[in-house]
Amino acid sequence: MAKIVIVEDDVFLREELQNIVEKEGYSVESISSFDTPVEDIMAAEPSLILLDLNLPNLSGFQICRALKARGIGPILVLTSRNQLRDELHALELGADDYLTKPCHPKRLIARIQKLQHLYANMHVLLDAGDFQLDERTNMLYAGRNSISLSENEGMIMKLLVTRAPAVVSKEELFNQLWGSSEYVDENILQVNMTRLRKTLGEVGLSNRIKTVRGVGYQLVDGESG
Amino acid sequence: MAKIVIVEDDVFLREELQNIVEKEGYSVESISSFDTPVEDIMAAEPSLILLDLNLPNLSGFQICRALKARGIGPILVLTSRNQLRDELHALELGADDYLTKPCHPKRLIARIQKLQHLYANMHVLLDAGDFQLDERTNMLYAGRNSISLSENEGMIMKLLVTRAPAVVSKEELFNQLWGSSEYVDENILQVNMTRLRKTLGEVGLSNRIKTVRGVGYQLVDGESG
DNA sequence: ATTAACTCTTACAGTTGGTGTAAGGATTGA
DNA sequence: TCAATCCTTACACCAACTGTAAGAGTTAAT
Repeated sequence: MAKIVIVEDDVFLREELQNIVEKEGYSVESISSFDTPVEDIMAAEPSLILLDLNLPNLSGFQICRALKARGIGPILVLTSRNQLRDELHALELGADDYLTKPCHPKRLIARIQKLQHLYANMHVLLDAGDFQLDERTNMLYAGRNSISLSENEGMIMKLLVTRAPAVVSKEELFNQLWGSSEYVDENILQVNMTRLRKTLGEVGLSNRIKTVRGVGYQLVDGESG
Repeated sequence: MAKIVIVEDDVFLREELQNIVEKEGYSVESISSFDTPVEDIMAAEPSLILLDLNLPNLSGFQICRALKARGIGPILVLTSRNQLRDELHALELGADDYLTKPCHPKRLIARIQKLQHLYANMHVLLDAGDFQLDERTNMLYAGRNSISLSENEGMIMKLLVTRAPAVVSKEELFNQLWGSSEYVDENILQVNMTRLRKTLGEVGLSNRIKTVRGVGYQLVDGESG
């Protein structure tokens, strides 16, 4: 049966949720340490994440965004914060549903099943907010535009998207693209970056790759131009 | 922009909804006659349906079920019925989200955008039983094998799969592939069939394309060999 | 069995897109 | 100002896709 990961710092709520969900036949794994929640969630390979918003260290919002950029989901946010702007923010960052505590168990289960069903029929796209990347086919979807990236372009984009907003080192790019960081000619990476930037420009995604001098490259937001 | 169909019998509410949605840039079509709502909705080819539950004649539940059986969606139920069992029932019948009136416009818009985003990323896989074909990317999934078909191969497979178990005429294949049935050299089709058969063999799908002499080609089951 | 219609296979060449190399120009920051 | 770093453009090679050509193989009716 599918595995649900519960991300909730309140022990009592966590166990209550676990009971509800296990009664329905799902296996459950709870995150109890909140030092590296994103890594812990990914390691569990969940088929659904039940996510609280008020957490120690990293907020639920940040976790939400990080998971979606890594193609992890679906995410059901379950929180006591009933402010509309929290809901809007969570949905905007990629949450797939938003429920407020207290929540009737049957409603929770129904929403969980809905999302499971939906995701069974879905592309698993890496979500970067205003565009999405299919890492299997290297298709990039930006609004109503879509374009097929080449292998190199796709691999670079995958690294940029999954690491965002962090900087991806040149060394890692070389490792992933050419199997070694002991490269002879650094220029080939620059050429491929130029080509990728040009391709992105063709679908309206200009100035999205920032160069970090001496280090590597970084995916940045498109709003501020 | 995407077209939203509003199914709501209260004129006042309908116009209010229409304002909210149009302000967001969507085009709107409202169902005002409720004699044949399902047919009317389908005729509008909506990219999303905003559905009330309390309607004359056919109930929202029935409409929901009928649309989902026809592959139409997404459906966002917006109703004043705040009973949990109504929500569970609607979700069970295929509704993709369930909101209760009164609903803040921003919440409604956020949920609409969420569903649009979800549905835009759905796999549309043609299912042939023991293998699937993605007609957008020409990816063919056979068990744990997957392979990328060329344009010609993909088009031929699409025709064979969607028409199966019927025979696809050579004329139709020529029309779809080369834009005309007044072909000069019939051989090119045969060459492409040979190539496709070879490609299918590489993922364990041998002897699946049967030649119907003088007519065309046909996708057949693989079991009997 | 014969034969004409139909189908399959293989080889070849043109086109296209992806990739790496090379060379020189532009930018950055001390 | 100047050296390190980065960007851009042009060129050539390679692989994949496609259509053409030629000949071999198969089918079904006589």
